[in-house]
Amino acid sequence: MKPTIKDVAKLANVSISTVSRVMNAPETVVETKKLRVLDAIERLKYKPNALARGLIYKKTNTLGVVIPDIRNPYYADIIRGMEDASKMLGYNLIICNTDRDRARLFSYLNNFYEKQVDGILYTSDPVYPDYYKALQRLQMPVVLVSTHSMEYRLPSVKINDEQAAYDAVKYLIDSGHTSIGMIGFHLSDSIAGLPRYEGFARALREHDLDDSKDNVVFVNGWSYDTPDAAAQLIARFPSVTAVFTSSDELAIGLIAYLHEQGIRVPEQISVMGFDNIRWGNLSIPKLTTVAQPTYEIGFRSVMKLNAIIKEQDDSELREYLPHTIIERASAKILKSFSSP
Amino acid sequence: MKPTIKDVAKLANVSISTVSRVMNAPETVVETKKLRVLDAIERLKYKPNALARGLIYKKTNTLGVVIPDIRNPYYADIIRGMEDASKMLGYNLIICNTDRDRARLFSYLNNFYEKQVDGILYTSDPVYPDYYKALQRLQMPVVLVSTHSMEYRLPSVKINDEQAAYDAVKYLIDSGHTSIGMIGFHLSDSIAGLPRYEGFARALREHDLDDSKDNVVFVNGWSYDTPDAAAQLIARFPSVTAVFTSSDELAIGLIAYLHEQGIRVPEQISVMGFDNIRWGNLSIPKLTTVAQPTYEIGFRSVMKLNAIIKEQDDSELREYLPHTIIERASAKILKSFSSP
DNA sequence: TTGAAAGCGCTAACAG
DNA sequence: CTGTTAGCGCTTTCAA
Repeated sequence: MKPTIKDVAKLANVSISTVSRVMNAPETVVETKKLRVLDAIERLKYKPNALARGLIYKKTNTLGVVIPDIRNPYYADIIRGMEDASKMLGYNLIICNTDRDRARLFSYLNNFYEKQVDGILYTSDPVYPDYYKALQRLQMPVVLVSTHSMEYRLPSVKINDEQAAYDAVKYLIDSGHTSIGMIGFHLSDSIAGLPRYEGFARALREHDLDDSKDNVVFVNGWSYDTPDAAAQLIARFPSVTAVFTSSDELAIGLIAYLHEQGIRVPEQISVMGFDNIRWGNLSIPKLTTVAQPTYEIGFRSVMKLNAIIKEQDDSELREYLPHTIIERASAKILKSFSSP
Repeated sequence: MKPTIKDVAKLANVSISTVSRVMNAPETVVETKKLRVLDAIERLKYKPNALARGLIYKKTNTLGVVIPDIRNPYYADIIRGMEDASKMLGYNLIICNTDRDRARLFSYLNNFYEKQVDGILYTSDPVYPDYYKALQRLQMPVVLVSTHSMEYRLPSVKINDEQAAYDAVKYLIDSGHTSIGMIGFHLSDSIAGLPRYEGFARALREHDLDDSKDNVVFVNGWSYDTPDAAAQLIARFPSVTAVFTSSDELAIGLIAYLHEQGIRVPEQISVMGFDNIRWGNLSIPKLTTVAQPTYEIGFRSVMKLNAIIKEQDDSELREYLPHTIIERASAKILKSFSSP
């Protein structure tokens, strides 16, 4: 049996209140007794029961995190950022991977409620109406991470996906490309799908290039059907010299496909990724991509959630962190940039 | 304020015990009351407080997981396996990433204790004496995942690293290679370092090949200094035709380095990885590697921990799951295999 | 400065 | 079948 506060009290020959005091307000207890208690704690290796504490304080210093796909390395750094911020603020993280399963998500959310977590970090997937309702029912502080919602009043932290896609494509255009294709996520995905496509289309439009949807292939979700998509794109748009993809995974898959087809990257086709996952740096050629500040997104989202929990109402509801273009070797520069 | 069992009791006009009963032994309460209670629960959106329950039952249905490096994709599938098994058995996972920081590890272990988790899954790093002492002090069920300990009596589930490395190198030998090098982790790493080197050396020795340490470069930890290591290996062992690496990350880094040097894989040098992470399938060329059953390791470790918690003392202390060689394109076959 | 006692939300005897 | 009561481990009045 684990030692309890009673055991400590008995051993130190004081009341349990005194033991409690040396833990929570040591200055209010006289030196001699404090020493006795400390000694007893040490000898019994006593550690307070967080359940009992949580019952009283009505908080657990625990945050619940739902991740849609833990295998996606994109989340690894988000989690690290969350961890570091949590450590700093004294929280623990319960991380749950839903594998994009609705039932699992709901079950985990319920669990968070029952376990009395202090707040929830909801990662990456669009907030569908029934998800919102579930979140709403819980009546718990939530922050959306790498996703947001325009319909609902939910705090969020992410990058500006439309602008990031725009900048990526503009980089390609500034490099001299005029035949630019895209492999993206389906438009029904309001986070990684639609906005990135819109940024792509806007960049083309603003530079008087062909922005017809024929130059775009949408893939369904995050599966590994890049080869098909790539084949389709090349077939429909044989003159393409640069492809913007909505994720590094798609980009790496595309490069692998092109390699198999004997098409050289970037000599024949340039590839621009999105996310800047670690592996982009080990691909052949190294991936040019737009970097999300993943670690910071994770970090900031915990800070924000903490502010909400502590009711230090923080500035903006929807926060957008800056992205950057990472120039590596998968995109070819046909002409030097026009000007800043 | 969240509704409590009292609120439900009041609304349903019964005692709290009756409410408790409809939740834990519904058959013992008469239909009419049961309906009233269920209705009240629904209307108040009541969910039991897991802290209060945990206090009484002395269990929380929660498992603590420590991961040394969440960015390593190797752990992603382990976690998925753990998740699925946990879901099945009714556990929740608290996942903590230590980034290989001693202090963090200890802090998290303490946290697990205070939060009263039912058991701990300790992942991948060797069990150093002070780690063992910390684990010991906690007096909690533990299973070691992807690591084990010969010094201490600690249950574990992993593959047989020595044999897996042996098989990998034997595959290279059977393919006709006679000049085989290795990039591995330092021998002080008793899991991913020493045993894999030993398997490598045994395979060479048994086939009368040169197993001098000159053909091996050890890297320090999991950092990305593969290029240096690769350069060193080639310099010391210019006639090498095949390299066995102790992880896919090292293998992919090696391939990237060789590509930069204009050395073709597998035509000039064959590369054999270890782990079978997802990205090996997207590298150029696709990575030949030895697959760890990561998902199963995660799954099994939860099953084992559960058995220990429930005191269904399960068979073996140290479990070894089977590995397999995944033949892809990064290792060249110089001659067909001698025989099965 | 300290101890006794109430209570956090829930379960589990124990009567009735 | 159901309500009353004690108690899980801890914090926090309230007196002393």
